[in-house]
Amino acid sequence: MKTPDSSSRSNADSCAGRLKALADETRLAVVRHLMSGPCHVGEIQTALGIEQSLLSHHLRNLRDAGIVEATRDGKAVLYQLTPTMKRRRDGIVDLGCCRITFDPES
Amino acid sequence: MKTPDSSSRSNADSCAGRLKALADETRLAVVRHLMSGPCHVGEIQTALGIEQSLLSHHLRNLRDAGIVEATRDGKAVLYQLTPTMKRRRDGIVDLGCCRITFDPES
DNA sequence: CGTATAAATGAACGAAAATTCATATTTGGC
DNA sequence: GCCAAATATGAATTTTCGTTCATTTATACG
Repeated sequence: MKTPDSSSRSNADSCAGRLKALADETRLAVVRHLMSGPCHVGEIQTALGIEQSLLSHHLRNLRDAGIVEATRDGKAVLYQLTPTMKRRRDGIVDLGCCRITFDPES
Repeated sequence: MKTPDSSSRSNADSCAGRLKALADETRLAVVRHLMSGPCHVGEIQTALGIEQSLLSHHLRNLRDAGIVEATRDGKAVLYQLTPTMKRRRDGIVDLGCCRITFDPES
């Protein structure tokens, strides 16, 4: 069994590495979606209109970066922003190395 | 002659695109270096200990993303953060779509 | 002018990341 | 136990990105 929580593989340690996780249209959309609260995968999927498997890969990417975390909820899985980023409010995301304040509209 | 200032090609328009420009060890170092003031290419080069051509490519990337801009100064070229990001202070970088507050130490 | 210095460019290549597809895992209900 | 729903995983492929190298442009100076 690997490291049970997050940050197992990939580049979650450097600031550039964590930014890389956000530097993607899809993943950024996921994060911004989760900023309004926890969400099931299915909801995210229909919200973004993206293929199931692709979304799953992106979610793993975000998990590996320590940006989101998943918990089972019945046969669904609930995603939310990591406790590290709990300091978020009003669209502020805390990456540990830097804080990103998103403007209201994209 | 292409568009003279910045944002000619590449992904300078989307937030993810601009984040992508920052999501690189080298380019992030350049930006953080420029946050303390305008700088010649040569200085940046010796500061980062990186090959000339490689730095130049990264600088073009940052230029295309609208994050830095260049002005000639004799045979050297002076780089600085874009006016868009002028609202920066104390390590705050304004990407237009979001603001990034860097922690003092990396 | 010729030359040296500073920086930019373009092509080529390898490495990493994104996407797709097929398959596996987990869970709840019958 | 078996089936369907929800999500994850892995391999294969394509796309994008970073790096190197060789060459070019721009400027100053003698």
